[in-house]
Amino acid sequence: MLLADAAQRLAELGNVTRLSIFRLLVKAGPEGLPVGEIQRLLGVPGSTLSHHIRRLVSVGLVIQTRESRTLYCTAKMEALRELLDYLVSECCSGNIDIAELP
Amino acid sequence: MLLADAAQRLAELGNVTRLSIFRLLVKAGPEGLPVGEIQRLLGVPGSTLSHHIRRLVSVGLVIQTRESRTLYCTAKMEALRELLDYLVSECCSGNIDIAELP
DNA sequence: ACTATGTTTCTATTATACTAGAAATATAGT
DNA sequence: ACTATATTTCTAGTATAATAGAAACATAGT
Repeated sequence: MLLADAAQRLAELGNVTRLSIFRLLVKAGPEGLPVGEIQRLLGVPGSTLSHHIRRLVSVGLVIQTRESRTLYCTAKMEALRELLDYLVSECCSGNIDIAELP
Repeated sequence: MLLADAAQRLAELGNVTRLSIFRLLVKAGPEGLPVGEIQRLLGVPGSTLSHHIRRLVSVGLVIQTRESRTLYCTAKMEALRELLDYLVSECCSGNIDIAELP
């Protein structure tokens, strides 16, 4: 994973609204949640929500699949994994403690 | 860890310059690096660098200790751990795969 | 006191992000 | 064709961040 891509993903997660969205989706698991359901849960205006979801999608952290009128959003766990791996890679020049990660 | 704090840390890491700084420090390990050495390695103007380091310090991801004229910066691995833990907590409502994390 | 080195603060400019109303689009049912 | 529902795009106002030169501050050596 490239530094610039990692930074971009971190930046997208680094916003309270987007992090809330992403957590909901992580919690929801592989079935994901419809946009409208996220909106109901978070109480964010549709246009704002759509904007934030778009950003999460743009960096590959969220995937969308349409089912008739409903758009389902899913957290792409693989993308999260890449990011976490990147953050702990090269840790301490191959030293201690972070090797024992969650 | 609170969502707002996690988002703030993610936001601070979500900038190419700051992520570069942080990675250097993670790599450097517990001894850290002097500001001037980071500047030499990254080629960033002093005022810009100082600004970014300050932000990393403000969210607890970096610690500074002065040694005469030299300011050493160290990555606070504990803060990174908290953040990583937060990101994978509540995953999939207690489901699969991310439990097997790095 | 004077000079050199390391780092920060001040200041300003430019760029990017957040927010949300209103209008538009997409799909489905009648 | 008409209406309802789900969601996006357009638009614009407001706020926050990034960048870096210049000046200031801190510590140490002479």
